[in-house]
Amino acid sequence: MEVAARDLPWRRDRSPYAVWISEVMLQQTQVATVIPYFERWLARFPDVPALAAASLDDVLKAWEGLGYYARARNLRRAAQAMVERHGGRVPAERGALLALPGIGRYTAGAILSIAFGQPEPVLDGNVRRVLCRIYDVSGDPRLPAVEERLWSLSEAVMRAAGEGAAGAVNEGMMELGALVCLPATPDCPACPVREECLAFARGTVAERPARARRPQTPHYDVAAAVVTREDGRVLIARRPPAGLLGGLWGFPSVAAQDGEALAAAAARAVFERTGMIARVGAQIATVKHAYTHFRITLAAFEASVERATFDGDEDARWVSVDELDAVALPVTDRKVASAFLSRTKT
DNA sequence: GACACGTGGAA
DNA sequence: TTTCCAAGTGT
Repeated sequence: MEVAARDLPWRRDRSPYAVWISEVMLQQTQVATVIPYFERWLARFPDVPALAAASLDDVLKAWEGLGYYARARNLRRAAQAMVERHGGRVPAERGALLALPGIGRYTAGAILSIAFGQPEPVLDGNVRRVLCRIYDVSGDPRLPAVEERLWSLSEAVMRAAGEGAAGAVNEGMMELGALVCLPATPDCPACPVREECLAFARGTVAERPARARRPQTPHYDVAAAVVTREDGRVLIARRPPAGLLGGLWGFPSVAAQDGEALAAAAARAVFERTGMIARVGAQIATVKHAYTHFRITLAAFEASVERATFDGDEDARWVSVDELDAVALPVTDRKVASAFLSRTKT
């Protein structure tokens, strides 16, 4: 099989650390999106000890906008574990890798094959699609039994390739899926394994892999308050350490209850977080956003303090405009901040 | 085993 | 506009 390999930043540095970081960033994320994050990350956290010593806020800031933030939290925790248990290096044993947070079967196989040359298989979205087509696998690849079969097939490909080509075999399969064996528009005439492809021979390429339709996601109306103090600082709060957007900062917000006015919900968000009574003013932004499992329309209001004070605590504080720029915010809150700043400037 | 977990780009 | 997805993992 011969597919021209793209020149990507993580292919210039095959150190285990760089391979690990790139593989985690690429989970469920497109190559073009990852490239600038990867280059900034390697400059900011050049090795395992540097990442292990970094603050959670710094790590999340470097990840801001990439999504699935548990990946960033786990990267930092795994680096700390590598310092404690593996001499500050990425371990080269499958069991040790799988014991690290954020490293599953795919990522362990990728690190072992690409960085350490071990004949370990991988199964990602690309390889799944390529194998479903080459072997004309008709079952839904999300079913555990089918997925297990695909892992076996990936392992068989690795075994057939022989010694010394582990990383190239896995990257080749992924590259084939990313460039030629595309989901909706596969370029079969250009495919180097067309002659061995069962789905091509049987005319079932378009039906492989089997796909399940996604149920409609619910929609919620969310209200947020940008509370400003007399000194010009604004109130932000840190989200709980795990779960959706865990550890990121943001403006106090809450889902509007049935029949509740958005401005009232914004005031309620401030009260529930700080005990302050907010004077809610004009709406300064409307942000529509689609998460994986639901959609929101976020209404952001400017607000000031009507009654009671709040000096801040561990997870909520008054920040200057510069500090607001320096904390990690979800995309929605970053848009609200942008609207707030452009409004203040005029 | 099902579901939670982000975002941006393409069709 | 809507839908699907892109180098998955954790619970």
